[in-house]
Amino acid sequence: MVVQEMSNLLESPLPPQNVKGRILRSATRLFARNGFRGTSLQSIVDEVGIRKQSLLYHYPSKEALREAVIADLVARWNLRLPVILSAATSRTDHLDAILSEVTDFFAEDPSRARLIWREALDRPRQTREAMSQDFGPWLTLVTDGIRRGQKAGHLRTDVDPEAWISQLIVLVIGTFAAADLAASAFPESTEDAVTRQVTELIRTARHSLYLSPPIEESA
Amino acid sequence: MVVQEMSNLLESPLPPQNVKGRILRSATRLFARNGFRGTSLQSIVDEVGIRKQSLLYHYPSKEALREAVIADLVARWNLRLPVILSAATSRTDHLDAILSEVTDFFAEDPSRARLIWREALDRPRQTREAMSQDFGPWLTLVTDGIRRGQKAGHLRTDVDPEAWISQLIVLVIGTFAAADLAASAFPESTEDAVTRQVTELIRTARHSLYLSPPIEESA
DNA sequence: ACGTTGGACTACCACGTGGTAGACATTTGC
DNA sequence: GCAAATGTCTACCACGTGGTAGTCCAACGT
Repeated sequence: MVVQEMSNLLESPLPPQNVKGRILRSATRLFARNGFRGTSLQSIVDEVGIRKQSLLYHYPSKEALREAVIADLVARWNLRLPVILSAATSRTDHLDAILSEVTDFFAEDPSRARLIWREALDRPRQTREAMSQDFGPWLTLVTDGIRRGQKAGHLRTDVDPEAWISQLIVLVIGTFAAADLAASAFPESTEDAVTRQVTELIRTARHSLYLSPPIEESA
Repeated sequence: MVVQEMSNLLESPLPPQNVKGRILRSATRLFARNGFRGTSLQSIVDEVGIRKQSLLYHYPSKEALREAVIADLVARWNLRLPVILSAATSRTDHLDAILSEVTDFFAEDPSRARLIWREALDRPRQTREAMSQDFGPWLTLVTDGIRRGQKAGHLRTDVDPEAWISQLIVLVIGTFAAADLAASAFPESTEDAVTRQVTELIRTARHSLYLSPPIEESA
């Protein structure tokens, strides 16, 4: 028991944190990597270094843990929203600003994109409802903006706004969710494969939306 | 026993087929819908109308069944390849021809895209190896073609060939895998949501690749 | 006519799962 | 000072899982 307590302390070298938060972090990682059904409570508590019943104290069921994980993800997104919006308004190149912020969000934790994809595959109905509820307003904001830009004459008229933004979402999340896969297409340069993908992603979004390529980057 | 045999016969109203094929079809559907770990052998044999041990006769393990399912998918793809290639060479608008054939492939069975995504998430290493083995040659074919087109002067020079084709793959498979999700962005028109997505996808691919929008479609 | 084989079955099993009940310790509020 | 709340633990359980062993029978080849 004493030995066990010591080993528990030693097992968590970097993140002391509270237990509940550590559970959430491990659950997020493992759900993203192995899926909800593919992750046992046992594997989570093994990683945290506690017993299964301690987890069930903080999260009364596995389902509750899942909801906490996605709630945490949504919360972190909403936490980031002001940064994204300010970037969108402060810079003149709205699209690049928004996209680089959004890609940053997914780049800083690979679990996020995978988690979303898994949720979309495992529970399409719930995910669709959650998406339309949490992001519906933002989507109409974007589509309205595109329609205004089209009437104003500086955006392509053949853009289907709803389809365009859906496509962009699929592309961003899909790129990060399948980041490991992409390496198969790149002979070398395993590390900056994602960078190249993101660069190309932004380029594509720009060319598909604007009538003329607006700015030549000197990166 | 006799009653059971009769009921088994009656339970399969439309697809007579051989049992092995029916197992494969059900497994494909259920693996795509609920994932590999989320699908029990019991749920498969319930759908087919046989006992579990009959399944284990045809496929000695669950893992063997998975491999058979993806082997079948790859086989169907290779079966379609000549059609795609002939379309690519016979028509002048290579890109549109290839893309419409490819999208047809995924459109005719929604399980396919989901299956690939799940495989990519569940077993990234194996999937990457399989991809680079089965599709590596085709990818270099495409990237070489893009580079030639760039030197010839009718393709954008800022295209990153490897990133571009990776992106297109993510986009196509992701669009069909998340087809249910997309409906959240489209107020009405639930049915042709995929159609709009595919149209936009082709449009985007064209604008991001060609220097000038080549053909105005009258569809 | 008969042995072999293919193909479905019943019965069973070891194991890991999510979850419950309750003891024990430590911290906190009054 | 002490009771209540908080948090972790041990012990246990019912259940569904993938898989094994062995039985039965009809169809087929010679």
